[in-house]
Formats: sequence, C-alpha cells, structure tokens
Amino acid sequence: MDAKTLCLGALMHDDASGYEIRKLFEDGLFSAIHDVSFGSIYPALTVLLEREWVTCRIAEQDGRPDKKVYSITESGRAAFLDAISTPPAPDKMRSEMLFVLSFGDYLPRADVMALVDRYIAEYRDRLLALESCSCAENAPPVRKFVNDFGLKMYKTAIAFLEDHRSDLMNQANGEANSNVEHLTPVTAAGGAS
Amino acid sequence: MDAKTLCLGALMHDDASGYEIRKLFEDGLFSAIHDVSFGSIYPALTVLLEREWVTCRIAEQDGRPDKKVYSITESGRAAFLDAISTPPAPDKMRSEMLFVLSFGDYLPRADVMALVDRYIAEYRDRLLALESCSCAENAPPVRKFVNDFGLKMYKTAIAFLEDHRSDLMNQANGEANSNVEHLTPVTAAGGAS
DNA sequence: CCCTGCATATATCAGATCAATATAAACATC
DNA sequence: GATGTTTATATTGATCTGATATATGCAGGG
Repeated sequence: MDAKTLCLGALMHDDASGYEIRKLFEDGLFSAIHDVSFGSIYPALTVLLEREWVTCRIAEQDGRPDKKVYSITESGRAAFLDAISTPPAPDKMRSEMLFVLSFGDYLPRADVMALVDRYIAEYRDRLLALESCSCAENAPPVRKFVNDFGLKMYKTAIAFLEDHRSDLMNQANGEANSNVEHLTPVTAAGGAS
Repeated sequence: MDAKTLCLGALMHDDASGYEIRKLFEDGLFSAIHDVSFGSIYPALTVLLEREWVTCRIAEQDGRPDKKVYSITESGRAAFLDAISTPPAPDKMRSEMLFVLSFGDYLPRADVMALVDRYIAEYRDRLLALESCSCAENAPPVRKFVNDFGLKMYKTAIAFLEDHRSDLMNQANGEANSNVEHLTPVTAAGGAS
C-alpha cells in the first residue's frame, strides 16, 4: 500500500488538500489504522496529477495560505478500486513506548512513571480526537466500523495501561538515578564507548 | 528508534543471530509491539560490531547453515540504556486490512467476506504465536507485561472483528462481481487510465 | 528418486518512506 | 513586539522496506 493509494483513498471520501489528507491520518478517520507523512503525500499527489487520477484547483482563503484542493477522477476511482483488490499486507505496529517499557527493570522508577503517564496521555488525546471526528456521523456504516475499531483499541490500551501502572512502577529499578539530560543517542557517533 | 537500538534491545535478553532477532520481532516477544526487516537488521549489526557494542562468534550447526551469534558488550548495554532514555516517538499503526475494509461498500460481498476471514485468521495466528512464546514464563515481570499487552490487544481485535463480521458483509456492495484477477496495481504505469 | 516447497541462515539494493527543515502568512497571548 | 501555534506547501538526507539472490537440509507427493 503506497502513498498514492492512501491519497486516493482519502480523496474517495471528499476533495482535500495535501495538508487535509495528512490530518485525516493524524487526527481523523484513518488516525487509528494507518499513517503517512508529508514527505510521501506531496510527491504522491504530483504523480497522481500526472496520471490524471486526480485534478487540482487552487482555493484562495482569507486569513490562511492558499491551498491546492485535489479531486479524484473517474479513472482515479477505477485505479483505486483496482489497487485495493490486491491482498493487503499484514498489520504492522511500531510502539517505541512499549519497547522501552519492556526494559523498565533497567530504568529508574521516575522515568518509568513518566513514560507510562505520557503513554496514557497520548492515547487519551488520540481517543478524544477520534471521538470528536465529525466523519463518524454522516459517513456510511463501513466507515463507522473503522472508527469504532479505533475507539475500541484505544480504550483497551488505556484500560490495560491504567490497570498495570502500579505493577510497572514496582518492577522498575528503584536504585538508578533519573537521566535528566539525554546525552548522545545511539545514532550519534559518540555514545558510551 | 533505529534498527541499531532494536537489535541491542533484542541482545539485552540473550545472544542471538540476525535471523533470531528477526524472529523475535516476527513471532516472539516483540511481535505485537514492533517490526524490523532483515534489510535493517544485518547492516545494523555490522555497524554495532564496528562500534564494539556487540561481539560476534560463528556457530557451526549440523543440518543447518552456520550462524553468526552476536553478544552485547558492556559499552553496548550502556549505549542501549542511553538510547532508550530519549522520549519515544508516538505509536504508529499500519493496517492495510482495515484501510481496505473501510471501503467495503465499494467491494463485492465475496471479497469483503474473504478479507475479514483472512484478517481474523491472521490475528489468530499471531495470538497463538505469542501465547506459545516461551519468553513469557522465565522472563522478568516487565517482559511479561508487554506480552500480556499484545495478547490483550490481539484478543480485542479478534473479538471486534467477529462481532462485526456480519454487519460488514451486509454493508458490502452486493451488485459488484468479484475481481479474481488483480490486473495492474496503482504502482504500475498502466492501470485504469 | 526427483521435484517442489519450506525452514534456516546471510546479504544486498532499488525504490519508498520518514523526520527534519525551510518558507510564509495570520492569529493568539503574554 | 516577541514568541508560539495553526494552516499550508515543499524538499532532502538518512533510513527502512520488500524483493531478490544464494545456499543447505528436510519433508512430502508423485
């Protein structure tokens, strides 16, 4: 599933600018199920325009920069439906939070506590954004299905985290001091060598 | 969180080859929370070796190809602990299944049915792999925490999918025919233009 | 007995993607 | 008036993925 297909999918619902497509994957309907960055969206829209799978008009706004609003064409719709008829790749999750948390026994208790709390806060924010996502009401039932799926998963994650918060803290390394300053990360040449 | 840090994390538990690290993220303890491919792991291990954050020995096996078993060094442990002290990036999910399913009203009923069933099967497989993951028993409680988190999320997803299977099918496009042949995907130059 | 497929194992590379950064205008707020 | 946020487009270097290549052994079908 490349960025072109994701953009076409977003435009199946309604016309949108690159920025609005991004928001759909950040805050909106797709926020719980997929992600794309600007660095993929803008080049994808350019290619889509070349292939005439989308058209583009410039919308002037007052108080805001102009935006390029893209619309999907008939051939674009056909290409999208064709693209999603191939078997989808398996789900992929990337949670740095959980990865780090799985080494909680090496980390100072204060750090683990801060981490869990930030994690819960992150999911609460996401849940709120998804709940207040206007697309839920007037959208067809299938779209509501993915919205509800996201809601369910977020709520489950929050509940699990809250239930295990105190356990996690007890398992943390009480001896160690909190690393307030972050020094050089692994990516840097220096590090701890 | 780059591949180097992920590899170091895997080696914090136990010595492993590149192949075994991959399995840890595919079937093992980390399967529900993060993903890395061979194309990232092998180059990462080479860099780690250069920085002396890991050592390497060649293990001859009978009936199988030789493997390069990597061990984390003291400076490697320090570098890892340093790396995970930086604030983790927000969680990212990539579910092509759910994305495609959210367009179920455009797809023939047979395709939606096949899709949901394959999706449920995928999660059942993952659940089984995670349940039979030996790392759960003898591992410290924090490691068990991430294991249980994965279990909980998988079970929730399966239950949600099963509960909404019939709804999804009723919302599918009954008129359309099943696209047995996949034609050219969006990535190809041809397509539907 | 061969053939296909699968699991183990390492490695590479083109193409895709991300994170960071630049630019810019309007507005909030302190 | 200074800083920060939101809206908006765009680019680039570094990184990562997915596909592919290579090689061995094993299991099962025909």
